[in-house]
Amino acid sequence: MTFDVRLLDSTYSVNQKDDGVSEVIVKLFGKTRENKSITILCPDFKPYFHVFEPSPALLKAFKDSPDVLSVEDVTLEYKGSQEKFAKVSVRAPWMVPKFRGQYELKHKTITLVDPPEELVEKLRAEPDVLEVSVLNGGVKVSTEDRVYSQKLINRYGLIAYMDEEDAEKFHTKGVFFAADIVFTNRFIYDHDLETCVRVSGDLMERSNEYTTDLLLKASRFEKCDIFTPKLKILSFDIESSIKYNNIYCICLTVINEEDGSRQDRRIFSEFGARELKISAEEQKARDEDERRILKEFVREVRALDPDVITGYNINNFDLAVLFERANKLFGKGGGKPDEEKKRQSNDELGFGRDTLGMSRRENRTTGFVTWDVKGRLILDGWLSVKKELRPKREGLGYVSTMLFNDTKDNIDSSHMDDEWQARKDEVIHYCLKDADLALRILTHPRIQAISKLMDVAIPAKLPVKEVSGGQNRMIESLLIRMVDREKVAVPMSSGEVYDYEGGFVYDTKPGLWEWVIGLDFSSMYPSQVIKHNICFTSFTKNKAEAAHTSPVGAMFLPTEKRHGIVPRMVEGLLTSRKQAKAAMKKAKEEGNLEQADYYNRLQNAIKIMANATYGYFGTKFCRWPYNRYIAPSITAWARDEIKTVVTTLESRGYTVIAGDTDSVFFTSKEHRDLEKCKLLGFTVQQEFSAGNMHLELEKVMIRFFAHAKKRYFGKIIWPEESLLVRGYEPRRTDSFDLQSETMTKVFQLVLDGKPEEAVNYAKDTVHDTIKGKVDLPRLVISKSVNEFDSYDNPGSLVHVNVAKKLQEMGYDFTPGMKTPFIITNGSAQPQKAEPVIEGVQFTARPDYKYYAERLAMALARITEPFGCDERALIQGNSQRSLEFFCDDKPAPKAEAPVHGANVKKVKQTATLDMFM
DNA sequence: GACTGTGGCCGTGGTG
DNA sequence: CACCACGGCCAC
Repeated sequence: MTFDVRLLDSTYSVNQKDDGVSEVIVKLFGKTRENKSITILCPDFKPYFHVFEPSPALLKAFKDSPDVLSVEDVTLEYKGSQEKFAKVSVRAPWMVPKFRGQYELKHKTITLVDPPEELVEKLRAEPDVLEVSVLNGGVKVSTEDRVYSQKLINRYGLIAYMDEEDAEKFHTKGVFFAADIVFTNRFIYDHDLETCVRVSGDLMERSNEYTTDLLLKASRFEKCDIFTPKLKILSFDIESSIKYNNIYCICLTVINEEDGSRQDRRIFSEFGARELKISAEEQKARDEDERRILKEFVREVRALDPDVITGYNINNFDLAVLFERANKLFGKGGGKPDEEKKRQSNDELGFGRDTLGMSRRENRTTGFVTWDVKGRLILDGWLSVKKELRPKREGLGYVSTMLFNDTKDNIDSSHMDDEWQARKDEVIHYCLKDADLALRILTHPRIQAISKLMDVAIPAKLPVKEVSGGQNRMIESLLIRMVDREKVAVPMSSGEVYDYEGGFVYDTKPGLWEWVIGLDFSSMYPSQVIKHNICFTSFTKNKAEAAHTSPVGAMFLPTEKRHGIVPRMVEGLLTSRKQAKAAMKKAKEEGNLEQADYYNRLQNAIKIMANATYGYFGTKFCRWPYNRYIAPSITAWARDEIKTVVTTLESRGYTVIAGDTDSVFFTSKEHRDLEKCKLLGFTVQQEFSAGNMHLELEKVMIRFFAHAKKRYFGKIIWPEESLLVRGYEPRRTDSFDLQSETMTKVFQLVLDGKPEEAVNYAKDTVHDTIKGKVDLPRLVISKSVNEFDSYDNPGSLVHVNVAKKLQEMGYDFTPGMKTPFIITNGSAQPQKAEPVIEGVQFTARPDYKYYAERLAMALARITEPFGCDERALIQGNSQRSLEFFCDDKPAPKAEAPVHGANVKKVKQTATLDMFM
């Protein structure tokens, strides 16, 4: 049988065969072109890793180990040279980290005791030796990395000249390569699988072990066309007692995209609210009842067999509740012996596509918790909303109202025990409603969380679950395949952190400007990689060979000599993005909007990957040790590129107003209409576009205002009329609506050439605010609150205090979630505020004076150039120097109508007492 | 075994 | 009052 499969997830198991030999089976989970769920079993794939020139002692250790299946000699490229490696295959995937822990060489500086003079001379002559220093009785030899130390040890038998302690460090040790690649990814890379694959094999009888429609033993993989199957999505919500932790009900709703059908399940306790003192019998009966609830949940999910499990804030709440209750009521459950504490699982929660339980993983540094079941994606609706929508508030009710004008039922979640006692049926309805809202959010056209993951998986060539973990997986997926194919060694990341310089930001010339032309380089960083052949395979230290020397001194070979893997990969991405864009255009012209939307998401996914490639080389977990040359070289060349444009434009008498990394905004006194600006823009575009660098005329603005770096707004008139705002409060999620709305209005008035109206509008709004003539919702401020103990001084931060207060009131606190509040005393230190809770009337009095001052501060940055500073906004008396601004005057003779030089910097703190 | 990067603004609280 | 560090969020 042959199936086309969209891969969703992968895992493996190790089986003991009858003859005592263990067999590793890779399991792939996916959905067929016919929308059937499938488990694919792939036997006979062996875990392996590479070791650089293992010493005879290490080689013997490998060969003597019963866990080692084979040791082969291979030649791989490392730092531009062909080197000898051993490929070591082992019995089970977990043995790879085991061997690494036992035999990995961790040191590189060699200390020799009384070595013969001629040996020292030989070492000095070695090209790989950085330094040989003689200190009392010993000789210290340092090299660039462990590979070269190992080489010297092997070549000169240096172990014999070490003291016991040092010999221990180097004896029976080796430099490991590719020993940290997740085993199932290793399988995917080696078989060059992509997110969609045609698989042939024997169909097996379905067993209870797997929940999928199909179970296939694979014998062959081939390429197949991309397709997007219809998925089954399950959303669930749990209501539980905050006081006693017991679960009252779990509600699920499942949609099958194939036919749009919906199914609901309500699983709930037979008991009423728990009370503080209960008999041992009741406790026992309640526990049994709750075990039934958990088992029923698992049974239902297995029977429904969804591809995706979602809910709102399930990562921090619902899944944690399941896990804790299962641990409490069933005992700790399985947990395989080879696993460490960082990953825990509970086998009773076996609602994945195999029989293993749900597992928990916690990021050590951020504390961020993720959950996993095999074969199904777990997506948190809250995280998707945060990422795609960036709403000012993140509560389920607020988001639902915003997206589809529907909201939560009215149940007081801070008193769940009382609610359960008083109106059980309504709580169950509320619970199902929350599950329903979460499901609708995840699939909402503005979010489309699943579709986006499916799309990103295409260029990344990975199972969908892999791409939800971060960008580096996607980059490595492409990179490692190419690197392997070309027999280049895959090092493990050193974890080294280093700082380097980023993009160039032009010091903005503040003020209001007319006829501003904006250009930017398309894909600046990827283009630099291509232009200068920047790669770990083309990096050289040989001046004579180098074709490109970056401003930070790194040298790269010419393309003809060695076309780097990274430039080729990036080129591939840019090319396929171009193709996706063309396909989108075509689909649009043919009126196929759904397909156009698909290609739009695809081109966007590719763009993200192309840009993330640069970022990958700047991280501490980048595998290639040249990373400290690659990212800094990319940014340095990019700085040169944009600075060249800026200085050239300035040398011609144009006024550059702003620029950031790959963009430039400028104006010319001779170009005061659209046609002239476009012509000039296109001329500049032409002049600075060469090879693979494309400077593009992006927009012409009739008016443009800026007061600082990364803070500007403008009225675009070409290619399409629109309002452009960057950095200012309307873009920020931590500003209050009154502030965002007032500023947007002021921006429009300024851009329409009505500064007087803008100033008056600003004053009026400030005055209305002082008088309290403003709706409460427009004063809500919302800020993210992290884990309390992550702060230096949590008590001094108003938003953290509000979150603490909410927690004390009985609401669950989620680190990272925005907390909405209204300031009630802005002059207290720390400021005082009251939380804003969905469905609860806000009764406190806002500190209107505080809001008026915040508003005035923000507005003053815009009105200041027109002679109206913060004090004036509040006092309402200054009208001076408005003549600076005009829209009926002829085009200004020199430079701009208003310029930074004309504006007095007035910095003062206003108080309302001045006029009250 | 998770994990893109640097540059920048601005409100706030703390210090001298 | 000037200055600094922290924290949040944004531009690219």
